[in-house]
Amino acid sequence: MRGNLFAVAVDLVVFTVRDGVLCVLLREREAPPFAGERALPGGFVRGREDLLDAAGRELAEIGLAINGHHLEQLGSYAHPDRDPRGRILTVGHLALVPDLPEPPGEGLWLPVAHADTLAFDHAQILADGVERARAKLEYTTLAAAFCPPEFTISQLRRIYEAVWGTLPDPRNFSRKVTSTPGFLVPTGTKVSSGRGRPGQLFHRGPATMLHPPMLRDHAASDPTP
Amino acid sequence: MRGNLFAVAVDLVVFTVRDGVLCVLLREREAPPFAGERALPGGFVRGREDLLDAAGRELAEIGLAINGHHLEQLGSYAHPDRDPRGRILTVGHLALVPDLPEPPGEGLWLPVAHADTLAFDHAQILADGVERARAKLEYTTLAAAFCPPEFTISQLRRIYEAVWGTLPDPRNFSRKVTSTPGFLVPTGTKVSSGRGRPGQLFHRGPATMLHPPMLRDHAASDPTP
DNA sequence: CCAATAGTGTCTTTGAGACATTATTAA
DNA sequence: TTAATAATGTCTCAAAGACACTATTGG
Repeated sequence: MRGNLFAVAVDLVVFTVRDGVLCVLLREREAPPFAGERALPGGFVRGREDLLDAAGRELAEIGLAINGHHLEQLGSYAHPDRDPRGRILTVGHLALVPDLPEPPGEGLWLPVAHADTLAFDHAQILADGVERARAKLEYTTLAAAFCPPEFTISQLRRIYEAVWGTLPDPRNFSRKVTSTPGFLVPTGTKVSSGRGRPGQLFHRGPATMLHPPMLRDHAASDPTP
Repeated sequence: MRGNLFAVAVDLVVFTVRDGVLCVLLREREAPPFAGERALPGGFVRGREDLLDAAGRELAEIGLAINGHHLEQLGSYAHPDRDPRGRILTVGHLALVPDLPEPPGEGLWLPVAHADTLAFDHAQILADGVERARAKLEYTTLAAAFCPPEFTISQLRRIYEAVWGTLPDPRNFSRKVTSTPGFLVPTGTKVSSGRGRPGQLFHRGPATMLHPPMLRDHAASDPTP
């Protein structure tokens, strides 16, 4: 068999929205290389694992697998100098989770805008994850993956704000999401967000696609400086 | 270093449109495994190659690298049973080339609709490539990558027909592509396609994105049966 | 003259963009 | 009463969808 042998890892770009800010889950590396620097969580593919299996296991080891979070493959990175230990190919994955009370495992939630210097080529993987998430919010109902099982339209709208850097008009946004069949299922209950009028609660319907898409301003202000 | 070691390959989903039909470049395998069956062209990553480099080299070895064809990473496939020789991860790539006078190298152009049984998991990789190409024609100017350096609007429209399985209305299509700044640059010359009125020739402009996108009928007839 | 292809204009309809006020609750 | 948040309707405008005829060439 021609060609080199590679170690194969999976890395995770885990996003959540905390206080209206898109955050990514990072770990501080304890061992070299890049000891003390921040990196995406991840690890090597084991045994007979497939890639998504390995990514799911890593997610579980972080403490995030209780329920079915969104997880998809992002892309592979194999530059020969990306890891000083040798030839390591990593398959980046994108995971979207709701805001959690505490950072899972030993990780920390860092606003994406402040995650500019990362170990390895993780800044590039993160940038690709951000772009993927932004694009998918246009064509899919995936914003709900950032929300708890029940949520209001306002919460959903703030997801878009955090990911895109622009706050959609509340009336147009409401019109769009409520007129997409199967996106939002009303629960009939309301919830008060502290003070102010309580909002109507929904949970995710079976719809996965937005037709036609909700296009972001291509020239919108970018929350990653 | 924990985890198995993998051989890493790149496989190519090379599309062209021949006689109005979306075709994929395949090879007949000579050696086991899957000797005699059809497979995507590809090979192992060598030396200090990055993934795109390896895919570009494979494209060159096929005889397709003379000019800059479109080439992008599609995704990685690493199911433990995908190759009986052992643990091999392959990174699928998508390449789009204009219709060529002869099949390059030892390959054959097969209509995608007839490429249902392939070696390894290549049917899955092909299916993902088809879906990627279809989606990208909505949001990008990539259809021109299937065209020779100079082409008519009719030719471009037939690309959409071949990839999507639906023929856009000529007036609406013309309106859309000509009103996208930087998509089509008129050459001022005309060409006769056998008989009938000659068409105006264009070449690709610098635009890469279509804003807003040209959406395909989500319920369109699927040319892959 | 006929067959084949290129090229074009208008009306209708759908959906996005912009915009301000009222409703409901906690403090 | 005030402050905070949720909810909603209309007009305008941009773009897609539908639709048929004329122009130009080769045979």
